[in-house]
This record gives sequence, C-alpha cells and structure tokens, in this order.
Amino acid sequence: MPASPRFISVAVPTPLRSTFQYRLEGGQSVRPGSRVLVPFGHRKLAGVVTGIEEEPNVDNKKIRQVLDVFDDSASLTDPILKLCQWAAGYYDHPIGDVIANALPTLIRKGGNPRDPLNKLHITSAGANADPTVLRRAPAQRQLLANLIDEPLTRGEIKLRRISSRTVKSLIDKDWAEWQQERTEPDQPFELGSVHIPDIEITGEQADAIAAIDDTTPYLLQGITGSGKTEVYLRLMEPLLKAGSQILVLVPEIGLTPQTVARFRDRFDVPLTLLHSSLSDRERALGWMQAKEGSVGIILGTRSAVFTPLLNPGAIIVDEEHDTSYKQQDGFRYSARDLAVLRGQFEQMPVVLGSATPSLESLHNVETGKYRHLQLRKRPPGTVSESYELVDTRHLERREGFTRALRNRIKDQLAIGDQVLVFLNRRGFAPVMMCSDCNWIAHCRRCDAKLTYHLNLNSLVCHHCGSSNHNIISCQACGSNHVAAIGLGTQRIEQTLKEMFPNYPVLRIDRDSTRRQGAMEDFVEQVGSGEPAILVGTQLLSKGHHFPNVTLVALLDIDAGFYSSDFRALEKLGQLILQVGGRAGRAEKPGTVVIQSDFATHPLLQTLITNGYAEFSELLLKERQDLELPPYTFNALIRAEAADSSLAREFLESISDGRKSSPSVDLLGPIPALMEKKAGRFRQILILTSNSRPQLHRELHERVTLAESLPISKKVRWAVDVDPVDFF
DNA sequence: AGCACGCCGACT
DNA sequence: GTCGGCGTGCTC
Repeated sequence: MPASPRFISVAVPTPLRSTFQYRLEGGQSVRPGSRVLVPFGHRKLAGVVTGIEEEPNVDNKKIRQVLDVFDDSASLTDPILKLCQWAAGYYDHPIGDVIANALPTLIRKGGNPRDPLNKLHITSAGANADPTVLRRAPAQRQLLANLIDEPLTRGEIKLRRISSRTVKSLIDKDWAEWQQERTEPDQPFELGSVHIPDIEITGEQADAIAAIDDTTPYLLQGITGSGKTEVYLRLMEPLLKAGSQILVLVPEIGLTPQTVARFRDRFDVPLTLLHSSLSDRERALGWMQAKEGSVGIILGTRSAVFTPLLNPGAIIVDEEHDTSYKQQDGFRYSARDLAVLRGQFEQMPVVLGSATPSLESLHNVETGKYRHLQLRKRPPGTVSESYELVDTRHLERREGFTRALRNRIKDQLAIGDQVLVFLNRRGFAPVMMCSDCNWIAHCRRCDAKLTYHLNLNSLVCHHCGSSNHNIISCQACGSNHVAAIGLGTQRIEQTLKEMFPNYPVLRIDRDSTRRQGAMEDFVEQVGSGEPAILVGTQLLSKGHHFPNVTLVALLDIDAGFYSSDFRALEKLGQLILQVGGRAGRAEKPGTVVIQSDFATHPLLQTLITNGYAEFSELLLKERQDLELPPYTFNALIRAEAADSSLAREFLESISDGRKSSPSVDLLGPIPALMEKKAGRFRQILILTSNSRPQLHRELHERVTLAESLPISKKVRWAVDVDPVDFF
C-alpha cells in the first residue's frame, strides 16, 4: 500500500506573493524551513518549505514533484521562518524574496559551508622542487608560487585564470594534489576569561543593568560618554556564561575595528562578524556557526537580524535611531523593528540603545511598549561638550567661515588640539552656474543639480552617479564664465589648507574613503594626536571617536530647516549631537560651534540648552498635533517608469474607483520629492491611518488589485510600510 | 524576476 | 532566406 501523497508549500525566490504546492515522494522527508529543489516553469529553483498539507489546494494536475531535498543542517530554524512569514505579511512583500533576503546566498541556493571543500594543495615534492625547472612554463611556476602561500579551490583557480592544463601538468609532476578539506561543526562555545576594566560603573548604569530582567524591549537612552556600551557588556556577561548567544546589530558604517575591539577585548569567546565584504562562503559559515551555537557573539548590520541562534540570549540594537536599519530598496524592512518582534518570538530581551532615540521608540516608551532606561550623567570626573550657536544672518563669511570661527580654529590648533569641521555635502561645489546667463548645470537623468568634483574635474550627479566632463562652457549660451557656487567638503579642505598651511587637513567622506582601509588609515593618523583639521560628512558621525578633537564646527546645517521632509528636524537634532559627541575626552571637553541662519529657532535653542529629551518632547508634541507618525501610521506604494506618465497612471488605477475605508486616508498619486531620478519618473501613493490593522487591510487590498492589473507589469513598483522618507 | 513564445526589421 | 528586437504571459 503506497503512502498517502503529501503536499508541501514552497516559497521560491520570485517577486510573486504566493507559495507554490509540490508533491512529495514517499522517501522524501521535510519540515517547514527545509530547503528543496523544485521545478518552476522552465527552470529549477531552490526554495524553502513553508507548510505541509494532506490535500492539494490547486488543480492536482498542475502540481509537480519535488526534485531534491537539501541537507537539513542548514534549514531555516522555526523562529526565523516565523519571522520571515510575519515580515512578508507586515511589509506586504513576496515571501520568497523575504527569505532570499534572510539567508546567505550559499545557503539559499542549497549549499552548505560545512560541505567538504576540494582544494589544490602543494605536495612535499612540489615544495622542495627546483622552480627553475619551470622557467619555460611560467604559468605552472606562477601556480606553484600561489600554492606555497595557500591551497586553492577550483573557483579560486578559475578566478586567477589558470588553465586546467596548467593544473594537470603540476599534478602529473606530483607537485600538487587535490585534497578534501573537512569542515566539521564546531563545539558549543564556552566563555573564557572576562577582562573587566578597572572603572566603577555609575548608579544609573547599575540600575539599568539590574532592570533588564525580562523579555520586554528596553530603550536605553544615554548621552554620549555615559557608558551605554558598558551596560551592554555587563548585560551580556551572565548570558554568555550561561551559554546564551548575543546578537548585536550596529549601523551600516558602524562596524569599525573600534567597535569589534570593544567586544573582543572584554570577552574571550568566539565571535562572528557579519560585514559586507565577506565572501558567500564566509557569510554562510558565520550563519552556520550561529545556528550550531558555536559562537557566543554575532555582530552585524541590518541583515544580521535574520541570523539563527541555537541559544538565544539577547539582541542589542546599537544607535537604534540610525536609518540604515531600514532597507531602502526591494524588501523594505526595519531590522530594529524585526529585532523587537524576534525578541518576543524567542523570549529574549531586546535592548535598543541610542543617545538620540528615534521619535518612534520614544513614543513606544510613552505607550508602555518599551521600558525606558536612562543614563543622564557621565561618570564622575568627566565633562560633557558645550554647544554654541553662531547666528550667521548678519555675519560676513569667508568660504563658509565666520571670522569668529576662523579664530577659534586658529587658537585650538595653536594649543596643540585637533579640529573637526563638519559639512554634509561631498564634492567641491553643489552648483555650477554660468555668470553670463545664470544657466545651472543639471543632471540629464535626474531632477538635480550637478556637483563639481575637483579631483575628477567633472560634474557628478549624487543621485544617479553619472558624470559629465564638459565643465568649461555654458551649455545654454556657450560662455566660458562658468563658476562653482556653494560649499562642498573638497572646497572646505582647500580653503583650510590655504588658511592654515602649517597643519595637515584630512578630508573624510565617501570619496576619500572609497579605498579599502582608507578610513582606518585616517583614524590612525588622527589617533596620533598631532594637531590637525578633519573635514568630513556624516561618515564622521558614526563609529569613530576622536579624543583629541576639542573643537567641532558645523558649517551649514540649514538644509534641515528648508526640507519638506517632516523628519528633517529630528534627523538634524540627532546629527548635531552625534557629530558633537565624536569629540573630546574625560578631562578635556570639546566645544561644538554651530553656524546657522536659524540660530534663534526655538527647537535648535532647546536642543543645545536643554538637551535631546526636551527637544524630542517638543517634536513629538508637534507630530501629535499634526497627526504625523509615530501618532499615525503610513504605508506607501511607490512606482516608477521610464515613461513620464505611466507610474502615475498605474497608481491612479489602484486609487480610483474604490472608496478607501473611512479610517484610512489615501493621498496621491503625487510625484516623489525628486520626480525624475536616473531617467525614471517616480510617483507615490500614500496611505495613512491611526489603526495599523485598518492600514494593512487597505494596503493589502490595493496591492492585490495592483497585481491583477496588466499595467502593473509595465511599471516598477514596491510597497513601503513605515517609510522613513517620501523620496 | 526569469524565461519562452511570438511576430516584424537589417544582415550573411 | 535567418538573427534578433522586446511585448506579454506564465510559473504549483
């Protein structure tokens, strides 16, 4: 008697919002989370089992057979599968793509980093061989030299463009051989020694550590220098000792050697670092080690929130206000919000830390969803930086600097300290203008002005990356009087070099740190403590601390006041304190000078005189009055197309003809803040409600409608729940 | 997203 | 006569 046929639902990596059913052979055994190879249309895809059913739910004849079941040791764990399914629903995103985002590529494709790896090794004969024998065979000689350094996989050999003939010749000479490298699972980790620094923790720190005793989310709000990291570390110690694992999330560019060192120096315990420059295999191995429970600490950025843990201990989300936790394309999830949810699923505490918490998280404190832990004081003997506003409305500025600021910089350098000049604009000048006809250079593919870059001697679009080398003549009147207007970091660097020729000027922005390790070189140079001027963008506000900097100057923050984004002031406040917090040390506090035309603005005044707590309270009140997030909830449907009206037509067809439910407001379609970007015209449809269930119901209805319309195939569109911007 | 099928222009 | 352009239709 044949076993009763069983069916499974499989999520496949396609943009389709449904799973697909397959028939399971008698000998095949799966569970939810298993990876399977299935026929899909004309190809074979690796997918993940999301359910097991006794009955088909589509026409039986359509259902095809599962081709293969992959190794169970790299299956998705139950909590991660559950997290993916929840996220697919919440963000209204195809489950297959959610899972594709959650898994390392190698695992997703059915591989396993523990699979034996075939590598070409040098033999002892090869190691002792006289390489001059190969003087007529340079390819073999090169390969032999490579093999002395390290064994190579087939893939690495291919990458080095070494032919299989070369390999065969060496093997025939008995100078090289293929060896299977076994990669056995590691043992469960054990916490070794703990190196506790000889400093006393403050009462507030002790209270915070003691308070974290259950599985509710905590918001740890502590001014810079108040010792948030020490709280994390003390919280981790007993958990690690008990064999529990800690997942630590940091912002995208916060994963610096300094950050890693803080954890490595404290705990003698295996640590997995998940960063962007890992190979597929390395990433998959880190994932495996976390799943096997052989590492105690997993430190990573956004996507690390999906790392499976054998023994979940806690999740720490550092700098929780950082917008890099929200993925900005495709599957637009918030790793911070998913971390909170995951904590509930797996019954572990989640600590969100920041000196400048997001208004969302502060609101969650108000409503009792999060518990608030505050570090208001610094350890005794340490002084905080002081803030000064310079009202620039009636002051003369030379290349961006008021006389007062120039003098401050001079004085600070003279006493042997370092100075940090912050300007959030890359390039030399943000505008190129013809002095004869006032023509301004615009990007052909975007609604944006081109930025002049000195080093490239070209005009670059910061939105699509295109560059234009004709900077000599006006494209409207042909005049040669084209001038670079406005300030960028390159111009500030040049200006400072002229103003202070005796001091090094280091520019730190995306352009100057493109090279691998460039940032570390800068940090090292600054760390020497010699007087110097640092010029930089946002990049300076994350991850690194510069103890010898005692003067921070913010040159032009006024864009924040002109922005039409309702979050602009929240972000500006966070930026000011984050940049200010980079500077100074215990016994040598820093001064932060802010030049602004809005120096008398009450919010700015509140921020610098009363601090972030009062600043954020005012902003929250404003949001409440205006019925903006976090007091209401938003979802967007974004659409773009090369045709100038297609995106609009598409969104109109899903907003028209159907009344929105009374508790959900529908706005749009309206053009995105930058309507044309990279040659595509972009529109958005905004859904607003004060009820999340209603918002999601309405959103899902529109998305379902969208999918049924032929026009949806002609535009690129995506759903964005809890958007962080309307661009 | 892929991938195949299908119907109209410039090449050996 | 074919190679190949991208429209459109489908994926258990």
